[in-house]
Amino acid sequence: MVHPGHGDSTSLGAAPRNATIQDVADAAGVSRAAVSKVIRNAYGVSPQMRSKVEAAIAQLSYRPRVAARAMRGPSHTLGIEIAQVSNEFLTMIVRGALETLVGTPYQLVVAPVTAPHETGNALQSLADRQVDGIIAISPMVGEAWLEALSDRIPVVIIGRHDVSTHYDTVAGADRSGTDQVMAHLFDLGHSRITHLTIDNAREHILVDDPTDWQRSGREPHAIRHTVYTEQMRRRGLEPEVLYTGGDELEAQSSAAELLARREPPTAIFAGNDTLAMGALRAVAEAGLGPADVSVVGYDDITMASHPLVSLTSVDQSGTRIGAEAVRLLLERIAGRTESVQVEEQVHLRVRGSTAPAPHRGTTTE
Amino acid sequence: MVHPGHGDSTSLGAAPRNATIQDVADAAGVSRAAVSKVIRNAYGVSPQMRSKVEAAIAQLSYRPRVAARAMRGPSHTLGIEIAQVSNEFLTMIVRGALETLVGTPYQLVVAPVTAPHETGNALQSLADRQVDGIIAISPMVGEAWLEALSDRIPVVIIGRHDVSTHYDTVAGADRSGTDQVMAHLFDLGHSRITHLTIDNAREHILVDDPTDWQRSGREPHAIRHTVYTEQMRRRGLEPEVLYTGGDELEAQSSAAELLARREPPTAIFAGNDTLAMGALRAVAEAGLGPADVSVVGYDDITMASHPLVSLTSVDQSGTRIGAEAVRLLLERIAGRTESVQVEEQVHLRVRGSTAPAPHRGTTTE
DNA sequence: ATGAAAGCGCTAACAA
DNA sequence: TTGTTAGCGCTTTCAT
Repeated sequence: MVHPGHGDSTSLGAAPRNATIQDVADAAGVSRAAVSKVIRNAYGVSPQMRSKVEAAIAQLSYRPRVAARAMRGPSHTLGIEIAQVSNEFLTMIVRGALETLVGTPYQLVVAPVTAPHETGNALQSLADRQVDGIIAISPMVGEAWLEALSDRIPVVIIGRHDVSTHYDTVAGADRSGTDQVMAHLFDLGHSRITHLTIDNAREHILVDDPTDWQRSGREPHAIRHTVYTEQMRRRGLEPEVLYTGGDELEAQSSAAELLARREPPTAIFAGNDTLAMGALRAVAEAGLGPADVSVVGYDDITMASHPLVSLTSVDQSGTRIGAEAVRLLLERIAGRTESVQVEEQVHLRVRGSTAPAPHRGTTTE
Repeated sequence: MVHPGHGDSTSLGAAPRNATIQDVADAAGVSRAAVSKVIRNAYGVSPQMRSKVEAAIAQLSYRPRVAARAMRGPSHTLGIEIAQVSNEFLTMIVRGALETLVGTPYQLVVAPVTAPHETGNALQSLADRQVDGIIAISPMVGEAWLEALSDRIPVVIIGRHDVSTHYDTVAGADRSGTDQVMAHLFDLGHSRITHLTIDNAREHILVDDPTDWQRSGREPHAIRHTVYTEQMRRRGLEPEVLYTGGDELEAQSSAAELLARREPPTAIFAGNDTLAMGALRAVAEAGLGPADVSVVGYDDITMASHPLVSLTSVDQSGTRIGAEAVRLLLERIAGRTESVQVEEQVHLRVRGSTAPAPHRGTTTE
């Protein structure tokens, strides 16, 4: 009658280990299977059985162990890989994901990436955890790698514009966003425009094989970079790109150095808002303002709309993107097999950080 | 020889399920135990055994299932409960925790709390997940509840100044911080100072029993509120508290309404920086500046130091607090049994958002 | 409608 | 040093 291994623990006042399904079954005088059915709301339980069991559950304050359940079926855990926890846009994505998960039985485990080449490890550790699905934010691994991963487990990639039959993608319209930025700056009369972008934009993709290089153009910062260059050339202007770390303070010092040059730009187009905020720091501390150098960001984080900051930026709602990613993942888990690509519209929010290009050479001095 | 249930799957080209420890054992021609020892770096494996097994592991690209391991021992998962994902200070704590976990086998699952009374559920869902430890950020549950939880699983509470024998705490010196704020404002000549704090500061603790009310004074916002009131009374001034939602935009509209009153305050002491940023929005949009109304925040989030914002705030490093919490948790897991309370020093960072109180009644009109 | 029993993949005694 | 075996707590056929 007694489950083997449970012995007669009545003897010593042993540490009252958490109740198991067997304990509940014993207390209610039914089988484990019966209890299992009750807690899963499965078909085929009589009302009296149900109430007996529920009483025992309450009395023992029994809680099913998630790990044990995960051995048979889903772990009810989703994983999210995130490169830079200090980037507000990225945390907005996480927030959107978290909010969408409220009310579902799913929880989210966060796998931060310390260095680009560690991305694979982060994703792998999520896979080891038997998560039911993975959200990867602009992961810096090759497509073949992702294909292999998504072959075993549902994956949605945020940011990259890949077209895979295995995984889904959610991305902002980076070409359009960048076009809007450049058009705006050109309208304002700027011609000396520097693009401030993150250091590893060039090596954003960890290649599996050399041909993979060609695909690197699908990473958001790479696209913004490319479109910026195209637009400049189209106007007969010389593109100028400044690489920096992904951190606000690093961006600040890069920008400060830029402004100290003999012929500083009249506008800075930052690859994301974190970099833009850093650029804004540099501008302010150089005693300059929008009339001297315009700054445009990308992402439209919360701070961009703050009246004291008023950063012109491309709005791509991080929370919406995160929410969408979760939705796609849940669909996949529910059985969808065809892959889907979502491209979110983006809009330039014009604010006070951009102004007409200063006249040049009008006055002597 | 063959493990029961594994049958002779050589027949059909069945979906190549992930390799198990048994598959590795078979491939290497050794026992499961041997493989287990190898992957755990346990004592007692000969070099040739090790290399044979490792070859098989590589060949099958075998990965141990975390869930299966968690059934016997630790899950190598830590949980963190967080009330407001949109509050940058709170996400800094998460970041600090994440960073400290790098290089350890632990991962973090995030349990967001949607409403104060849902806190218990969030914590419970972490416990169900068999996490090895829980970090709770100013959880709004009674002490008895926490005691019960920490009785079964290591817990460290961030923010609250409880003294428990069961769980550890990490908190900033809220009395000291608030004292510094008030002294600064008094020094500047302010007397009409409004305290802007979050709505549920009053009901921050979900009481188990009525006497628990007395303990609510241990929650950070409650302490700041209390000290503010004490300080005002000590100077013979009438405290004025304005309650608002925890969100920046809600704080903005509350502050806007405050500024529209007949006799608006000359200074606003916000309970945290998110509220302060909202207040700053209201001030700026009313066409006012520090000369009209000073704003002080609490937490010193990244934005506070931005030259365009320049918010005077109490510095309590979120990342350091998060890191400390993880450290304590890991210690507990490693065996420590006595509880420890850490109180972090805090420092007021005086910046441009505070200025001398405007003269009053000097000029008519 | 209910229960018996066989696993899920892994670890940890205990033998050999 | 290596292998055997008994579970960990739960779900799930398959009988009854």
